[in-house]
Parts: sequence; structure tokens; C-alpha cells
Amino acid sequence: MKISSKRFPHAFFRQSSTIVAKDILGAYVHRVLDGKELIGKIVETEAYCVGDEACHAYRGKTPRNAVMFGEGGFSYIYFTYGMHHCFNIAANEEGVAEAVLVRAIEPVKGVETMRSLRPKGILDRELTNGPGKLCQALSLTRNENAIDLIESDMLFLTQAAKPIPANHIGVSTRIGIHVAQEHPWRFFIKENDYVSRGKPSVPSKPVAARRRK
DNA sequence: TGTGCGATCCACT
DNA sequence: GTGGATCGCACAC
Repeated sequence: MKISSKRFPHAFFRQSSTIVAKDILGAYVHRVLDGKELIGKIVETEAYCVGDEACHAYRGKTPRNAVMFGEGGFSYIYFTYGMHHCFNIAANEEGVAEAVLVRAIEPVKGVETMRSLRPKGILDRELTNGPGKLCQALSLTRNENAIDLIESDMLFLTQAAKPIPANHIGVSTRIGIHVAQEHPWRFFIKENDYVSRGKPSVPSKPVAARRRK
């Protein structure tokens, strides 16, 4: 597989998160760990927008989500459920808090290292087919929060060798959220084994803001 | 300072 | 398909 070494221009991340989420499919995430380079192809994303109740920035700026309010192109990594990290990319103009959640990548390089970071005995396609899983496989934690994904040599993105044709991109509602479920802001590469399993493309029925237990 | 919940994962049924 | 694990963060008091 051909891996492009072309980084994104800053202007790319000044676009709306829904555009960035779609256009970043097929791009590569590079993670340098102990001198070894781990590379994964982005195959699934979700957009979190201004005025979106499911977005962490919906309630305003806090120390945790401050990166989302900054210039696009920076990593926003947060810890959730007491045990998982999620890797986001801040998008849009400075002051406009939007982000793209990277939900799944396809391991391209450094697969052995990724295996060593994940539980033993799992299938290769289970290494990175979920937000928490890919953070574990790439050893991404809050230490990697607020990194410039354009300039950094430790964690950065490069463009897809070829753009993904529009008819190869699937769209659905987002996964794992309990509010603003109607927005079709999840994007993925169709028929890619590394896409996380999810719900169908159309919500079965509108669900009122559901509270767990 | 205390309390409740969450953009998940995985073992178990 | 279901439920438990587990802790940082936001928000109420």
C-alpha cells in the first residue's frame, strides 16, 4: 500500500467538522513511539459541531475541551468511562469549537507494536476498530492532547494517496450518544473490515434523551 | 467538596 | 444481547 507523506495544509482544518470528517477518510495517522513509527489509515469518523448537544463544547469552554476552541488541526484526546481514551481532531476556525472523532483506523505499519499494546489473541481487525481500541493500539493518552497534527513529528496526519470516491463513503447517525441522535454525521469507508460495528444507517426510531439507569 | 455520569469495551449468557 | 468495570470532569451545593 502506498503511503503519502504529504501533510495537510492548515486551511484544511479550518473547514467545518462535517467536511473534515468526510475528507479525512483514507488519510494516515502517524504515531512515533520509542523510535518506531505506527501508521493507520482512517476508515471511520464522526463530526461534532457547533450547537450540537452531543458535542463536548456544547456547554462552553472548559479546561478539558479548550483545544476544540483553538485553531483546527490539533489533537483533542479525552478520557472516558474510567478506562478509555478517544482521539479527536479539532476542526474549524479558532473560536469555533468543532471536532472530528476518529472512530477506527486500518493498521498499515507497526502492526506488531499495536498487537503488543492490545490484549493478546485478538484478530487484527479488532486492533483498532473502535475509538478506545485505536487509542490503546497507538498508545494515545491525555499526554498526547493538544498536539499540532500538522507540525508534530510524534503524532501527525498525512493525506490519502488517492481521495476516497464519494460512492465508497458510507454515512450514518453517530454511535454511543444519547442526545442529538438525528444527525447523520458519522462517515466510514464502505466494506472496510476495520470499521467498527455500528447501528444501521437510519435510526430505527427517534429516542428521547435517554438516561442510563 | 461531593456527586453523578459518560463520543466504550469486553466477558458472559 | 446485556451488564459491569472504573475514574476524570462538570456542575450543584
